[in-house]
Amino acid sequence: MAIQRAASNDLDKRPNNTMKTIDKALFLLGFFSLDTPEYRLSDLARAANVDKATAMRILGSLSIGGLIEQHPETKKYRLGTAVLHLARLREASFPVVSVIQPILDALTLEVGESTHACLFAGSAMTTIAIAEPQRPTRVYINPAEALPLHATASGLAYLAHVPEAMQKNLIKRIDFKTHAKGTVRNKAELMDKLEETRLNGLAVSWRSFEDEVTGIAAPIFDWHGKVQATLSATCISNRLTDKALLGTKVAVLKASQKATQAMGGASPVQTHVATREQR
Amino acid sequence: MAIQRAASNDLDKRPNNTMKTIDKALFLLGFFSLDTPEYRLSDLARAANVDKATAMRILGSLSIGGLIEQHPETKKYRLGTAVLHLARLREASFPVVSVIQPILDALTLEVGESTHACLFAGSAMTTIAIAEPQRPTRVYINPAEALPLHATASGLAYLAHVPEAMQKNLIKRIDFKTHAKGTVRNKAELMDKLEETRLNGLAVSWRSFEDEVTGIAAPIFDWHGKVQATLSATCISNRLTDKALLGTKVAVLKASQKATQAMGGASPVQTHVATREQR
DNA sequence: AAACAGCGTTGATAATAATGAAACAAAAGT
DNA sequence: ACTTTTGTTTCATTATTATCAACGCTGTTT
Repeated sequence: MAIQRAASNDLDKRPNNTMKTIDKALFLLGFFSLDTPEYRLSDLARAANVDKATAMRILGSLSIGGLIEQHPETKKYRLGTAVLHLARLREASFPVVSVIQPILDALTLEVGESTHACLFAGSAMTTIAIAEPQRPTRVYINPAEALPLHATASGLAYLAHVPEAMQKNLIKRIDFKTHAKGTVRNKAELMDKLEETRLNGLAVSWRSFEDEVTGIAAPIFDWHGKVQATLSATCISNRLTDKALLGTKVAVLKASQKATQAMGGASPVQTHVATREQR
Repeated sequence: MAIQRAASNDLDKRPNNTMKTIDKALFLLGFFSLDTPEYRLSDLARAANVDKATAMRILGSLSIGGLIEQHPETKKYRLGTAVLHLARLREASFPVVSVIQPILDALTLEVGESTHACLFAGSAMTTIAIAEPQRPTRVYINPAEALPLHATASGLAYLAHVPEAMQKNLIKRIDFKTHAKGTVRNKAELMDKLEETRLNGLAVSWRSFEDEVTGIAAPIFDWHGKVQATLSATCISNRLTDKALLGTKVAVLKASQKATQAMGGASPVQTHVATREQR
């Protein structure tokens, strides 16, 4: 016993303080996405690689809780109305969106480009707030599109500041799909980018997700200095002069700091060098 | 203390096609509310009558899933950002709020009073959308306030159309607190009100939640003919002439039918008697 | 028509996970 | 200073869940 504990158990990750059944339920929940907003039982079971019967019982419980609901004719499952309630509750008691929105508005006004804020969800970034400038030409941000970690400034900004263990885990699962000319192609390139992002305090993705777009993103931290969200400006690349770029960077950085502060949080402190010294 | 807990809620139901662990997790989730948006471990465990250790493991799993999060200094738990993501997803793939909102807007324009839509959540109705008229005097609807079932038109409209078994269950737990002069005081009164609501197809609560306010609410049904939401107008009582009342009733009823239809749903059909008998 | 293939659902048992009392250090109150 | 309470871990016992095959369906193919 003592030997096991000392020797081999470091490698086994044994978070004994969770419940596997609940983990599995949340795992299934994670399969609902924009591309696949509803599932038949068998399809979901197959996708998640769990037994049909198990999946059904899990979904049964989630249904009772209202987190998902089932169309009685097609038998398909989808997210339920309870999530609307929960989100409303969360936003009423600890506003995030409504705190960030005015910051985005101000930023957009200042830099004259579309801006948005993202949360990390599952394996990609999802937009939670958007502001658009009045200019006739501007980048349209699809509010529901999932933004891949490796191909967007938001993703890089997030990934660069995430705890090391989780970072490794996430990177392992990146598909490195090429979205545009400037998309990062492999892990080595990505690591360089992340290092650069950490040094600069913000990520610049030049034509990496869409060809005409340059994204400039900075992390938003919570009380603990953990990345909680990102804030970014998406600019039309060919009107971004060096001077404009610099100005935008500064503005984005300032806005992200304001957001960090507004979210109730401690300041990022020195993220530049020592991101690891947290314990 | 009272024996309340002995009749330990819905947890002792035994439908074999659910998972008790997940039920318990969702049960805990339900304790987060506007009044108590965050909990310390022991407090939540006590409130839910669950062992500390169990509560901790459940919360651990929910935290990993992002449904809740923990402030590392105060150790308090609260709803997490994942709910924001899920709500966004649900709304993007199956819009409810954005479908109902224009209906509310039109209704408000027509009747000149504040209107709102509610979902049932836990033990009360919660608002998911609001429209306010331009008039200088109007009812202010607190978007985050929970509306008790017995004291609001929305609650009555919901309760009147809910399946009988659930109705009994819900009524059993009503506290019959008096909120205003017209609040329903006991079960007998309530049953009368519900019968009347079913007959009329809508609920009218005259000064039952706040003294100057009359609420007029109608149910919104889903594909199955199940109540999913309610839609109501909250009027300033003393400017509600008989004629205005009638007009508002008709308008609310029409709007609720439009909402039912717009939500993708089958028509209400005859759930009990005929819904057409309103005058 | 009949056989087939896939679906959602159910039940029984082996395998696993959850439970709760006790014990602990560290905070928080007094 | 002391007492109480909190979050956390451990461990033997108990209860829950995974699994697999089988069922009744519906729609499709032979």
